[in-house]
Amino acid sequence: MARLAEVSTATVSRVLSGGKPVSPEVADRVRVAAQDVGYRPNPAAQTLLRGSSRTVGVVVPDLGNPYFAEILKGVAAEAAATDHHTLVAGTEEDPEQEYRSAIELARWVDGLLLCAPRMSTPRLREVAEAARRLVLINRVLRHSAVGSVVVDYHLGVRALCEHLASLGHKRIAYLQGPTAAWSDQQRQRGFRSPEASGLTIIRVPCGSTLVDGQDAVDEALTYKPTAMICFNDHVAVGVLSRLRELGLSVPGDISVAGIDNAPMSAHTDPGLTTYAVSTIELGRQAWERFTPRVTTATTHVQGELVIRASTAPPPHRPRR
Amino acid sequence: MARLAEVSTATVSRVLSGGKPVSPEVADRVRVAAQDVGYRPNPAAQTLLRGSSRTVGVVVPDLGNPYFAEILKGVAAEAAATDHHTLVAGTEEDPEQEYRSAIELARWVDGLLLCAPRMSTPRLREVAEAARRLVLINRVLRHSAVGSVVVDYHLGVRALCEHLASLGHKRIAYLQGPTAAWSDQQRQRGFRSPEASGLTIIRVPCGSTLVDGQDAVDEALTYKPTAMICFNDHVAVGVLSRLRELGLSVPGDISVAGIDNAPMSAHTDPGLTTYAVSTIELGRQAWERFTPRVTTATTHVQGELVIRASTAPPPHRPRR
DNA sequence: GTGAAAGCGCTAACAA
DNA sequence: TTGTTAGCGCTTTCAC
Repeated sequence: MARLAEVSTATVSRVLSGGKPVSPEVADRVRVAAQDVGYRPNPAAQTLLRGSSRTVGVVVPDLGNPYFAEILKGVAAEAAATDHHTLVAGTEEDPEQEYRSAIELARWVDGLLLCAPRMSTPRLREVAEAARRLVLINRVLRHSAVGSVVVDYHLGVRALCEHLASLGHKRIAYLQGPTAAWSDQQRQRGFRSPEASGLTIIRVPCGSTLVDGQDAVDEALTYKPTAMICFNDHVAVGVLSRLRELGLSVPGDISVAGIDNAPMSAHTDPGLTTYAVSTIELGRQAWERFTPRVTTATTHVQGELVIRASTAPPPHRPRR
Repeated sequence: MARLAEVSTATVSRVLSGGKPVSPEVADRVRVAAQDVGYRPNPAAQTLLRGSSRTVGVVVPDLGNPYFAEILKGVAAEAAATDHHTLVAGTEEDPEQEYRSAIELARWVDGLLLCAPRMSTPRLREVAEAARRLVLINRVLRHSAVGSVVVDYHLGVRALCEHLASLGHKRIAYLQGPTAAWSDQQRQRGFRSPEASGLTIIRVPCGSTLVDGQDAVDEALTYKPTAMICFNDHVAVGVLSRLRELGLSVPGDISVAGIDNAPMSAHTDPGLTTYAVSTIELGRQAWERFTPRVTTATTHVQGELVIRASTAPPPHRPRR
């Protein structure tokens, strides 16, 4: 290729990287030759030399989950816009894989975007040490320089509680997320103030998937709540589905609320009341933390209450 | 690191790559030192030397779309299982970006998995030339050695038509996918035989998203179909949503069917009749085409008809 | 404005 | 079994 254009490899490099002093005629000759041969520099060699792969890594629990898929989409789009690539790993909701994938990717990428709700804190510190740059999603690593982007889920939960309380609900079941998930703990925080105000919250073990929601409904109903708040919209859709099977009407017999505002939540029947979080914004914010030296350790992303048809006043029940 | 263990770099390499003749004591010394320093070989250097990055690239129109998200999930999981990484790019449904991303990633990866419904055939050939290995999803490149994994959408469409015909439907609207999308053409093929048998198919321009579905309903209704087949389940959910707004009952007033069996389709109200395609299987098949030298050019993935509550006999209408 | 040469970090080939 | 050396493909000095 260099000999095709009758120049040295150095000159080829100068032309192709641009902004270097090269005579126009030579530059043209090189470009033509490159076009002819379809020459493109070897990225591994460039990376080795520059010490940067212009690549960002994204590690999430489940690539198939729309929530994470959209975060990924946001990040990949931002990355591509600044000529960066995106390396991904799904960890199958497994703390061991969260660690392995993160450590593995860390060596490749310039920066790592990590959503690892289950990884232990010590291991998280290891990852922080291994990665050139690290941004955490929905998790905070205290006493460290690691930045985070977190959704204020406690505000969301509180807003949902207030909404339900204002409708007259007194007994609310909370269908919990995966145990030990950092963001479930955030949600739990949001119940403090409503509980202090007299609301009864019944915590029911559940999970993060649609099927988890379906399966948790029957137990939740044994506590006779008049409303359910679900770990996320995924779960809520499962709940709606199971309630329909049971012949219960939503919101006539029971109110249901989700969290996240998944794309489908506006289109369930009834439409789902939820705490809307912009995942695209989340991804964008996470990306931004890479580029400049952002000062604040944690970026808080706020959502907003979206009231649809799945919540209404509780049914009148005969008093004894 | 090498001097910490008091050995040469070559020995370090031998220990860490394994399967090389090294004395146990030295091996231990190296491993301890590596552990201490947290040493991991530079992947760019390894790639440069080996000529392989152990990385697969995945290019899809929309990373946020559950259909592609699940394909990605399948591929990433298979890749990780054999110690490969996954590089992704979303192309925002733009043919130009499909090309640029593919060409760009091709240089990085050992193999490229490409879902580019809109890219022109000549450009596709360019990509085929640039990539070490290439597998196409839902597209075929004729007169080439490029392998494909395609869903037999024409069979799906035919099955849906037969199902609807057996219920008594005569006029069916098809809400088309993106113009020039290869897989929409496949679906169109599926109407040939039903049309020959006397079914009337009305083609309505639509698209691939939920919102496209919502927007296309009103026009579709002007043709007075008794059933609608949608480009995919996404569209179908939008259709259900709009029909509900209009006060039309499904399947009482009109039947609706989708294609793909998205995760949510079992949980809409009514449940969506659809042609179920296993995206995980799609991803897995695509991955398999990389490893051995598969003989057949094209792998066909078949789906199956899933009948739920959204399809039923057409309403009785007064004859004049 | 251009070429020659060094070297990024690693591993395979060759020596010892 | 281990160390020394060359070279993967590129970019960046340093000469000219």
